Amino acid sequence: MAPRTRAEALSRERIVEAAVGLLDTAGERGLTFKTLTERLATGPGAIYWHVPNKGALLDAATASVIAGALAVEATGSPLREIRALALGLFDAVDRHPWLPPQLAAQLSRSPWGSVTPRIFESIGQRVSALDVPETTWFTATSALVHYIFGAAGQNAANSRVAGVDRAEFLHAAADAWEGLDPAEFPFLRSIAGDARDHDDREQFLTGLDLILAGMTGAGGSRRP
Amino acid sequence: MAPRTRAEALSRERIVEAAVGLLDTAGERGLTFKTLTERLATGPGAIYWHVPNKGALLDAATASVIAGALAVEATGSPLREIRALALGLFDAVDRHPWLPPQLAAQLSRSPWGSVTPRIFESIGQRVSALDVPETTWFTATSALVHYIFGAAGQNAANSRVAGVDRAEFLHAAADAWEGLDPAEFPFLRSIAGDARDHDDREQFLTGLDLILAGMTGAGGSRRP
DNA sequence: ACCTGAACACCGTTCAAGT
DNA sequence: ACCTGAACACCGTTCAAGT
Repeated sequence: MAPRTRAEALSRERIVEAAVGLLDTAGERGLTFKTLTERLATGPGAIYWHVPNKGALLDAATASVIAGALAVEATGSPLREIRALALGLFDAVDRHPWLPPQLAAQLSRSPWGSVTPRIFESIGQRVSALDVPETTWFTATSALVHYIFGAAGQNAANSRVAGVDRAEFLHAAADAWEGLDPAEFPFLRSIAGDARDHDDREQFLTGLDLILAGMTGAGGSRRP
Repeated sequence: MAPRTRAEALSRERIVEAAVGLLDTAGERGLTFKTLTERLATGPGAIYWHVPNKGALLDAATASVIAGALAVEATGSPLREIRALALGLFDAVDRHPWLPPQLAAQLSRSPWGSVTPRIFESIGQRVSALDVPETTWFTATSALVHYIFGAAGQNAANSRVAGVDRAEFLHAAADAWEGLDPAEFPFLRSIAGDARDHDDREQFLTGLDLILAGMTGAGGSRRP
């Protein structure tokens, strides 16, 4: 019979799960060994027996969250699946706003760690199923991946400004842009009105389709 | 007569300059108040008199480096200027690889801080000068900005893997991809050969033109 | 106004000791 | 094999005291 201690036995999965929870509710700065050991009712030594260091813990938290968002059902339409993947990642970033900074940091630690290949593979499979020349596969996939996380990160940041909800924030931002120096910031002033009321997911999908249009439509010709 | 102390007088600019230097040579983890005070031959209190905290110092370092990359000469061709801006930012990220993680972190602290508007304004001015409908200006600018920093960050990370030069790293990465499970990673396996010898800047520009093609060419039609 | 430097609270990590 | 918890080195920040 397996030995059962009073509390749930500690495991790598339980630690990662707790880490994700702390990151979600308290942000990157909210995950410390103090908060983690309190939540798991142990000491730091116990955690270090399951996980080599904090960096690896952050990587595992990232991987577990990304893995969930990369699971989409096959529909036979690569274009539709790319949109589903993109929206899934967009929503994952919205639920886990610590994701983009963490991915960027992980990238500079080890460029092709464990998460990046899975993301590229998932998007890239659908890109290669589209009617685009093979020479642009990697470039197109790269453009899509970077747009997805960049735009999703911007959106997640917008919707988490302390104390105000999203609509309120967009209103304030639009007001701020309209108050900018017209000589220095003509562009931001010109789009301030549009920013006041737009749907984030809709805007995100529009940008995605714009990139997809470049791949499938006028694609191929450099320096048009 | 202005009082001149023995050493160069401390100033916000000198502190920011020293911070950029430390970030460039030792990375994000290399910038601490210890290394900073050593380089500037003072104590922490002196720095806190000029700068409110470390976050503001990182923001100032980011702003100073980005400002330099946003200065491009007017050529009359917005398309050419967008390419020049993109390449300038690409090279800035290559010289300052701490930039993308720092921008991502700054974004989640304050979404529209001081740097993001300047980047959006600079790209957006040229986008609005292209022949694209006004409704897509923000979306297109957003796609360009996120692609630029995402791809530049990936490249900078690639070229800084400890101990090996860029060509050596790409070779190793390609080998690793070819060794992946064919059932799970068909895409990465298929592009491994191309990855072995490609020009990073060329690849980056190709991706940029792909997005620009989507804006100027087939642009506008959602769900093609 | 500008700088010094000791002191504080906190953080990631280690490790001898337990079961 | 798995966990405890004290100890260590380090980090950002403060502040009374100096000039």
